[in-house]
Amino acid sequence: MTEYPPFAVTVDLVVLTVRDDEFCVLLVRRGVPPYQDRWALPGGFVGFDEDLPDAAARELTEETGVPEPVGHLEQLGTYGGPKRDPRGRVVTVAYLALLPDLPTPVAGTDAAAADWLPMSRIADAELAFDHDLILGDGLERARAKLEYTPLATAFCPPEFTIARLRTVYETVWGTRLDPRNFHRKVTSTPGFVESVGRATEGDRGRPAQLYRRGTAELLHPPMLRP
Amino acid sequence: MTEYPPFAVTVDLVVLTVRDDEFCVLLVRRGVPPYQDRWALPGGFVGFDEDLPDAAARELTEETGVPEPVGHLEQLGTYGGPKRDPRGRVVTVAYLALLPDLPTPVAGTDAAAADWLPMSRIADAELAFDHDLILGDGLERARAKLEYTPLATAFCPPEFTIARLRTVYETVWGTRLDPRNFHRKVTSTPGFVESVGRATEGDRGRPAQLYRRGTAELLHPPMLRP
DNA sequence: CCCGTTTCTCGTCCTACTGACAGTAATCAC
DNA sequence: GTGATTACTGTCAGTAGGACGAGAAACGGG
Repeated sequence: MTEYPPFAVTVDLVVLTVRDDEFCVLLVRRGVPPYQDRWALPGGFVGFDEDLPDAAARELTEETGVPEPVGHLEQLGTYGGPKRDPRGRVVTVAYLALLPDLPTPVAGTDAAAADWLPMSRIADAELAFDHDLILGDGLERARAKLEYTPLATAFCPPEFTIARLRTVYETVWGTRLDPRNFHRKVTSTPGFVESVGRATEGDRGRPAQLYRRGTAELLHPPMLRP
Repeated sequence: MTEYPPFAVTVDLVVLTVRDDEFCVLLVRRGVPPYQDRWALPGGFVGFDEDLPDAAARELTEETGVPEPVGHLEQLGTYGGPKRDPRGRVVTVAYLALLPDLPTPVAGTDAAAADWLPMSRIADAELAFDHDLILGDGLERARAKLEYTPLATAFCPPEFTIARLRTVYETVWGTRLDPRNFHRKVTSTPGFVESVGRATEGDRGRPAQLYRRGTAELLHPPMLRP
């Protein structure tokens, strides 16, 4: 065992949310070299006695201040090219988190600064390390998962309207969806959402019914992109 | 960098194929402790200057003797619990390979013995380390990918009949499919398969047309499990 | 050569799902 | 009130897919 070369192992997080009809990712600005002053995905080293999902959850709460069981967290993939970190051989396990819009923007604990950046403002190759590659994979995973899972609800608060859920789909996919067909589809797919019985109040227009996420893990039939 | 604890990094392979209407996985019998004489997934350490996909491809050719560009190889997931290997902290990146039935069973180079084991003969928790967990994830990934990608063709030789492709689906999913509806579905999905123009000869019944895999990466619409 | 067997392939209902769009319901601003 | 705005329900037509029927092309046995 000991004759094999040592690797450093980190977790990096692709934390996505929908804010003001924009698809946003949580990034930190690096305060030290390499890639000083560049935006990067939040992340850090895995403790020697720490499991990988635990490390990811720890980093997530450190960066967002959210006491976990909000939203969704899953492994995205592992990136370990020999040249991806100039300091040495670092393998990173990327995790994907989908969160509702958090009122507190972010108070970085161990990073210089952290903020939600809308996708539209992220030019390619602007990120540190291979993080634009990881981010791209995370976006594609999120877009695909909305098709066949009810995970769009992870972007919503505990109670939400069908219109809110629709704007999540529209924002993540970058398309427009017909409100009437979307309403029919969501309410007729078993286990996607369940009615709360109450309605919104005070907005413009007719009040909308409130829903919770349902019990289904998979959508049958799936909600396919146009 | 150096103040962080060193990890060992390995790749493990879930290599699947369809042999004689049975869904099979390539396993090696361990010749040394821990888990001596138990079946395990093939795998090995990642070289210090080696990229992860390269390490997976190298292990695959070492174990099967196939000069790569046959079948399909993709990252499955990473497993790194602190107790998963009694010898120390080992993080393994699992890869999933889908191969056509190989005439040469296998000649293990660095393992005691290697063989194709049908799923029906693998009892739970029989495998070394957490390999039954990894195998389970690989099976589920393979089953799901047949739904929305043309990867069933990775289990077939370069030229195959629709019936052969159907037995792949039936074997992997463990269900029966209607031959007529399956034929219509496959030939009407753009990019799934393309006709070769020739037909089989010498079998029982009417000769079947031969097909190649098409150019599509995704099936539209998907082939959903019953 | 005829005939049954096997397997492949095409065609025909019939139902479910979905895109397009009309129309009704409930609130607010004035 | 009236109009604006948003939520919801309903209709209709086109497509996809499950459940068959039936013909086509090989083989083997009398």
